[in-house]
Amino acid sequence: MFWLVKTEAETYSIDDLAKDKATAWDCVRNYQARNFLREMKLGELVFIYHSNSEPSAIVGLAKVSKQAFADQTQFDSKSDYFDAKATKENPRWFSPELKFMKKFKKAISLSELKKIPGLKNMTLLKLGSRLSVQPVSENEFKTILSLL
DNA sequence: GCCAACGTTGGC
DNA sequence: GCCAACGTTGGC
Repeated sequence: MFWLVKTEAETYSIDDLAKDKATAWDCVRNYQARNFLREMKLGELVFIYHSNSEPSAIVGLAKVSKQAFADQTQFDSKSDYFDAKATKENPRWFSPELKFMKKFKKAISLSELKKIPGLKNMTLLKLGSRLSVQPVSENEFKTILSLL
């Protein structure tokens, strides 16, 4: 399986990931996205997408370097992402660790992706899709790499 | 800054 | 369990 995760460049960009080398992909508070995070397997490849950006675009590639474990921010009462209903015994939110692979020489913008017939059914391009963690099919993955 | 499309919350 | 009200996401 291949994946795509969204992030706002101002919050955590591909450059931040490059600097950190690897990071816990935490603070996701949506059940559908959480379920996908838990399905991520070691070594699977993940597109990094900058949303709310100029332009919004796929900007690079990461790899799953640890399978999902409890997202520590849910236990931190000072965090915006604190969840009073989560316990260490029964965590509610999970995050895998993603390792930086590469930043693409050219960002692949949303408008460019929309022009590709083979990507019509991509979750990212579905009207109103706000899902921040999405599966990407092998065909979609290859098609996107061919745009570089 | 607007607003469509969702997701979540809470009253009933 | 329904659904109205509200909050958030994210393209434009």
